Order: sequence, then C-alpha cells, then structure tokens
Amino acid sequence: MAMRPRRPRKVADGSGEPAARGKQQHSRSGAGESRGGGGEESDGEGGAPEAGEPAEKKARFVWTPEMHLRFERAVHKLGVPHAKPQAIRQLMGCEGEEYAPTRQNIKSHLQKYRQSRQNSSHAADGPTWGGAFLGLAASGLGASQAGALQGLASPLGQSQPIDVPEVSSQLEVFGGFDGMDSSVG
DNA sequence: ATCCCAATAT
DNA sequence: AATATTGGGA
Repeated sequence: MAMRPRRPRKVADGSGEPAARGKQQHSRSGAGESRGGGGEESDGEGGAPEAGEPAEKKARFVWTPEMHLRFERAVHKLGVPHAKPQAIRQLMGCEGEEYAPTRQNIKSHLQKYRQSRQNSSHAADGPTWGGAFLGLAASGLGASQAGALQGLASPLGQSQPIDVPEVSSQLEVFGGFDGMDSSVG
C-alpha cells in the first residue's frame, strides 16, 4: 500500500502514541508546501506507480554556487541568526525560476549554513562553504552574473527591488553577525 | 493550524 | 558530505 507522504505532520493533540515508532521512510515526488499567497510549491502527488516504472531516481536538490550565493545574500540581509526560511525564499527571488528550492530545501540548507558558521564561527573555514562562490567566479559563469548578483537581479528580467516584507514588527532586525558568541568576557 | 528549529536518517 | 525527513516547540 502506498502511502502518500503528504505533509500534515502532527495534527494537534499529542496524547498517547503507540509504542511502535522508529520508522523512517523516504519517498517523495513533488515538493512540500504550497500555500500562502504566491506559493508555488505544488504538491502534485503523482500517485504511486503500480508497476512498470523502473524505479525512478529521486532528484535531490543540488545547491549550485549561484543559488548558494543568493541564499547567502538573503541570509545575511536578514541576519544569520534571524534568517527565516520563508523570508529567505522571498529575498532570493527564486520564485519564477525554473530551479527554485522549496522552503524545506532552504530550511535544510540554512541549518547546514548555521552549523558551518557555528563550528568555525570566525576562525578557519571549511573549503566547501568558504570557497563555494570562489568557484563561481573562477568558473566564468559568474563574471557578469556576479555583477548582477551584486545588485540582485533575476535572470528572468523580472527584477523587482526586493521588498522586504515586514520585519518592522521586531525591534531586533539588527543582525549581520553571528549570534551566540560569548567567550570574551 | 502554521512556522521554524534541531536532530536524525539516508 | 550533502540533502531529506521527522519530531517537537512557539
């Protein structure tokens, strides 16, 4: 029986759970999430192919240096410790792109990003994250793109001057440095 | 109910 | 190692 990895995870109430748990499964075709004005993450469950399909490979999201750069800029704009997945997605301008990370993709990546910052914080940096965009510039596909990214323009031409939603509510828009750093006393 | 984070699994 | 998935909290 196929199960549909929909995404209602936990629906209120948390009383008593069967003692049986510890099952992991993976299987997804579409992305998750799709709502909220302008959401495009469609959840088109294709139904489990009964048979005949030669086990399609699931495509994992590949974070390209460029996507990574957009991600980084968005995160830094909001402040590393305060960057939230949905805000990041908006600031990235990935909407409308053919290759757009889903909120969950961003979430996962954001975690990794914070982790790399946390465990190195300010000292040495790993070759992967530290030099991710260096490869972009060296690749040659950056040159002009890098310049565009400086101003943050969408390759589609639909560049709107990033309008930050509303962060005014919080008085802590302050950010730009790694939070949680208290060693020097 | 929705969103996000951290842990965990693959 | 990088990404996805899951569990739990706000």
